Amino acid sequence: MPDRPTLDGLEAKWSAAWEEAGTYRFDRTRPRAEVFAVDTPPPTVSGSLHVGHVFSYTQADVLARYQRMRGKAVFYPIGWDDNGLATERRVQNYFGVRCDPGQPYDPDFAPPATPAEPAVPISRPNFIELCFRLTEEDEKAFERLFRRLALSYDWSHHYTTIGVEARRVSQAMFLRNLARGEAYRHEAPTLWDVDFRTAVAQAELEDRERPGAYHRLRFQLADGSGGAVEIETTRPELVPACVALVAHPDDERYRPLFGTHVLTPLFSVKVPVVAHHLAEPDKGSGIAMICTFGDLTDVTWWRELALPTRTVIERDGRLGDAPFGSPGWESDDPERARSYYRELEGQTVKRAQARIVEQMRGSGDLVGEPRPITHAVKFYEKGERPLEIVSSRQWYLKTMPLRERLLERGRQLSWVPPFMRARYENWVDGLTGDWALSRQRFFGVPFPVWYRLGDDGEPVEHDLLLPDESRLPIDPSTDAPEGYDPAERGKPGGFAGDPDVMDTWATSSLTPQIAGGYLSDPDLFERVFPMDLRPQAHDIIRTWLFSTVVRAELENDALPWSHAAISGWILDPDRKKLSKSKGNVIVPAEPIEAHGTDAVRYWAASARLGVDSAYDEQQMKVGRRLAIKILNATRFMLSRLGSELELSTPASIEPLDRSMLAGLDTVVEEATVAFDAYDYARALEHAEAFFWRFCDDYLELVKSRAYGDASSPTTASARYALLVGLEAQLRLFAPILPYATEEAWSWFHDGSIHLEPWPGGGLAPAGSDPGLLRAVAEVLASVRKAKSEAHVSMRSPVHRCIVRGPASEMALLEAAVGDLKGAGVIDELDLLVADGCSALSVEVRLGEAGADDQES
RNA sequence: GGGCGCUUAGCUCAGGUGGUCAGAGCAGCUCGCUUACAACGAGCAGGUCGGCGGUUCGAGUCCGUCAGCGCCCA
Repeated sequence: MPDRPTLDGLEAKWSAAWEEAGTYRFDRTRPRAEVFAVDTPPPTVSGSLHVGHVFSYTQADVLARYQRMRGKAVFYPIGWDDNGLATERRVQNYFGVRCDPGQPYDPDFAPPATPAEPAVPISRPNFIELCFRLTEEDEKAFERLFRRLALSYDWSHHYTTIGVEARRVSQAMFLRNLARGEAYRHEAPTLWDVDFRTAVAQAELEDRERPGAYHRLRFQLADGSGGAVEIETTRPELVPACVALVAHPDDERYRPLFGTHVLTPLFSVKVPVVAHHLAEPDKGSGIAMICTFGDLTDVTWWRELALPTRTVIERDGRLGDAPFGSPGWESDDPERARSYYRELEGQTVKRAQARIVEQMRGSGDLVGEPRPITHAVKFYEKGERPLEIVSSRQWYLKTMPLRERLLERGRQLSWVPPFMRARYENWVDGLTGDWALSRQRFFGVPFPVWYRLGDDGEPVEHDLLLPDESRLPIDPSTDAPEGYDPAERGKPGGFAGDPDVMDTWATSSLTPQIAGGYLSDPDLFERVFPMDLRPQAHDIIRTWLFSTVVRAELENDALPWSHAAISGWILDPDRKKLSKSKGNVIVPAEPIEAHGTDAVRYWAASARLGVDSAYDEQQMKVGRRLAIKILNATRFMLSRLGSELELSTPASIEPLDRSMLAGLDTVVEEATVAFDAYDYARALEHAEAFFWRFCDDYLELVKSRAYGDASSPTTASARYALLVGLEAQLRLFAPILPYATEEAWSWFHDGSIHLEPWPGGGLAPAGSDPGLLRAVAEVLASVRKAKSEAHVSMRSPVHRCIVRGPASEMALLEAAVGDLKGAGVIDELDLLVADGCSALSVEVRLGEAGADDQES
């Protein structure tokens, strides 16, 4: 035990000791009923950790630690979500390379020492090697931080979402989805990011307000009458892709036009005027053009009205070939159409728009000038240019037919706090299509699928070559299907691998199955699934929580966990979201370095689940003070206890000591109830409030008595109560302040406090009255106040103190006169019964006789 | 446009089922170096609980409505 306790050095010392001792190792011999399993979010290692992680992960850890002390075997694995775009982008920038699947593998490849400019094209296997290399580095940094944060993971159950087990589970689950008819491959309009060149799912969308402009365009009627109709559009560059005009069926203005045709400006393509209820009469001129495809409504119209396609936007975001005059591109004036289009072909959407506006201004088809507006545009959440919609062949998981069942699962799940369920229901209700699984990327889990090639060398659709589950994981780009020679790859009559990888959520939605050993360790899985707790932040309800429910529903016909603990967000002092673009991100290492882990954990644990919190270093300082106070108070108590560290109940326990223990019983009860309801913040509040009173009042009161002769019964009583009180309080704080409590505990115990049982009730003998300590503290406070107002030291003596109050109170106080006189330095203490008044009144006469009297 | 949450002392927040619920911590002010702790202790002061209306003997606490803030979904 050090002379001057300090928090410095505790983190390194104890995190190493815990690892050494296997303190947080899962005991897999325990049956399901004795297990508490947590499905922890695997953070994206290529992203950076921010204080939001610290906040949310600490809240989960606090809950796990409580369950561990309640005697549960805690299954608390951690994983890293390393696949996906974030990693690819980081590898590209870090090394200055780009993946070119056409390149051959170079076994001797070494990345440039400094990022190459322009990027060096490398083969897919080489690229993936670099991804692995960099994620391993990133993972180490994350692990260091998480260990320092004292997150009590079982690091021996650690996984990655690109690891062998994750690939195996992801591919097997996919094959089973396929076999059960839950997954399908389909050519369809798909949301597409033109920079990343990949499909994007609904869950990855984000609306952003962007400036745009309404362009009023004139379409000539095709009947030769010379009449025209004017539409408004924000995307005039899609005029060559126009396939129809649409208005609301009840719109009197356009009713006469339904069934007739108009000619598109510049290109003179004859398109029908159709009716559909999604057309908004109030918007623009009330009639809109339908293109291939400007937005999701275009897709709906195209599908429901059975319109043709006229694709101009290519996957690189530029306008492609538009052969006006040929089948599907019939025009009344193909020559003129082609000459206009020649200037647009190959241009980006933005440049094409500028050009076509000029063309239409020149031709007289633009009515007036464009009217600037601000409108919501769909973006990929990681993207920088608006999404386009292109037609492509993708794998889908059927989620639309599941919606009712998913809503039911949502109702079966215990949400903490309950209102978070609305987020989930909102999302499920708003689903517009099946889950698009395919990504045209590289560092991900490949689809375990090959296609048979016909004699023409083209894939024979619907003739899939699938591996046996026992072969998984496989990579169809390097492995050959059974019965084929690798040399037959790409040859007529041979095979070709599916080039795509799965959406990152398609693997991270399987964390319960991956971490729980669904395929590899059925015995383990049986002990941990369905899990008890899914802790996460509310921003990923629609992605991670939702997708995990989907997969467990399809594969296990079960809810993956019984509880979801949803943490809030960290806001900056101006109540703004912390984000990179605002430049207000906080690197977690900073507060940990500045205030220490316990302090940061205290801050995180002070916020209730679901509540967004301000980033508050002040609160961390409070936590740090508490941790130091715990060390100091422990040291002090141990010094009074001498060598008597055995808990033997003395023959009699003094009333004041019993009273303190009775109060502690209440606090234990309150903290337990709160923790059982996942309300760690309230549990902390109770423990903390008690602890300060304990130090300020009780400790002061028994100071001198505890210091006495060990053979004295009153001393023995004080020491017993101090020891019981100390141990229980250290345990109450252990889930929140793991370092300070472990350090303090180690001064008088072997073994970790984190494996100690949570305090039970019954610390005080039956019939003990918590009111006594309260009454004594009230008198003591009066004495202190008198001294404070007299501006004298707390140690200066009180000549005489007269307490008046009801008989019952006086009888109580009688039992603590000695302690009270000691703590208040009171020469003479009189307890006078004053019937009729319910409150205590305390008269304090300071110093020598004749000094000013103080009364309160 | 729809949904959810928030609005209580200068700041950050507590306040199950309506009646000492007007609280805590921090900041502020005034004291005190008292042998666990000055990275401390003691004390003081601080709010008509967002506005309006209603239910009730009685409402931060229930209902309605309005306003502001934040988030989610269109």
